[in-house]
Amino acid sequence: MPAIRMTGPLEPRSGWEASGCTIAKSLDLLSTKSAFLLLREAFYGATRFDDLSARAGVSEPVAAARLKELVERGLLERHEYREPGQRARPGYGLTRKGAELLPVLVALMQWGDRWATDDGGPVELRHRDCGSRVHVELRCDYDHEVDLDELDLAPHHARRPTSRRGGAANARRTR
Amino acid sequence: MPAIRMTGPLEPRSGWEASGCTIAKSLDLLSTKSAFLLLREAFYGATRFDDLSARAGVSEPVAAARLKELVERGLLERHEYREPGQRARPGYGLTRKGAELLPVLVALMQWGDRWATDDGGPVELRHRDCGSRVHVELRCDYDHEVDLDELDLAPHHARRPTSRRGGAANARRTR
DNA sequence: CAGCTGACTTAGGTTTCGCATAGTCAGGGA
DNA sequence: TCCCTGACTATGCGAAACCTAAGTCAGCTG
Repeated sequence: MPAIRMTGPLEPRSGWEASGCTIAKSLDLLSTKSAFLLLREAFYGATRFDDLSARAGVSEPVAAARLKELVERGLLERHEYREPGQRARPGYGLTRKGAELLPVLVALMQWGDRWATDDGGPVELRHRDCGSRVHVELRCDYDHEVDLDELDLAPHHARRPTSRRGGAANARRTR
Repeated sequence: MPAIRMTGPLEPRSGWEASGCTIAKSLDLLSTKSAFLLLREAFYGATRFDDLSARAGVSEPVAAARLKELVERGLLERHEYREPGQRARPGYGLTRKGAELLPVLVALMQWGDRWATDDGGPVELRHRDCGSRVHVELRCDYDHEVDLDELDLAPHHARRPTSRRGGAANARRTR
C-alpha cells in the first residue's frame, strides 16, 4: 500500500483536511473532459474554432462554451487573424498559464499509453534536439529522481532543518 | 502561440485525428473529480471507506460508487484488514497502476499552486533524502530537460533517423 | 441480546454536461 | 445581390454526477 509520508503538523492525518488543495482547484478550472481535449488540440496547434471543435470531437455548442470559459480563465487567448484574401477571424492560442499545463497532459498520455491501451498509444513525444522519447518525472531541486516512497508531504514553506545527504554537490537549480 | 511540432505523417494536422488518444482514454478511466480526490486521499494514506469519503469531501453514495469503479478498473485494490479487537473491514490501497498516476496529481498540484491560488498552496512535496522540493519535469531519455518548443509529436515507434546533437554523452537510461 | 459502529445501499431531486438540430450574422465571392 | 463559409447562439432533451436523508446489515461491546 504505497503512500506519501506526512511530516510535521500533518502527521496525524486525521488532524487536518485538504481544504485548500490545489489539485481540487485545478480540477475546478478544467474539470470537464471537453476542456482537456480542447487544450490537447491547442497544444497540437489548432487555432480555429471549427478545427478545435472537430478535432477534439466535441459539438459546437460545447466547444463554444468551453472555449469561452478557457479564455475567461486565462488558459487560452483570443486573437484576430486573417488568412490572405479572407476576412478576419478569431483564433485561439495557449497563454503561458495554459501552456504550463503541458506536464499534466503529458502525464495523462504517458499513463494512458502504459495502462489504458494495449499498443502503447498512437503517438509519442520526442525531443527535437536528440530524437529520444520524452516523459514526465518527479525531480527534486537537487535533481534527484524521486519515487513515491521517498516523498514527504509538508505544510508549505516548512523547510526541513538540514539535509541529511545528497545535496549541493550535484545541485543544478535552486528555484 | 506555443504548440508542439508535428513530424512525419502527422505533419498536415488536418490529415489525421487523435482518435486513439490515450489522454482521452485516461480521462475516461478517471474523468470525474471525485475519482481524482479519492485517489489523492489514497496517496495521502487513507484506506478506510469513511476516511476516504470524508477527507475527499464526497458523499458516501458517490464514494461507494467511485471506489467500486476504481477497484474494477484496477487503480485501487480492496483488502480485508483487522484493527486489534475490531472486526475485519475492507480497506483500499493503490495498486501499481494507481500509484503510477502520481505524476498526474503532482502536475495538477504544481499547476494549481502556481495558477489557481495566491498563496502557493497549503502543502508541498519534499524529497525525504535531501529535503528539497519536488516537482514534475519533462525529460528525454538522454536526460535533457525539454521545453514545449522543443517537442516533436511523432507516430508511435517512428524512430528519428539520427540524432543531431546532445545524446549518448550524458545518457543515463535507455528505457 | 440490545445497541453501536462502519460500510455501505436506496430513493428522490438538482445541476452540469453533452448532443442534435436549427437558426443567426458578418464578410467575401460570383 | 445572392449565396457561401465560418463562427457562433438558441432550444430541447437525455445522461451523468452529486447531494441529502434514510435505511440496511454484520459483527463487536456491554
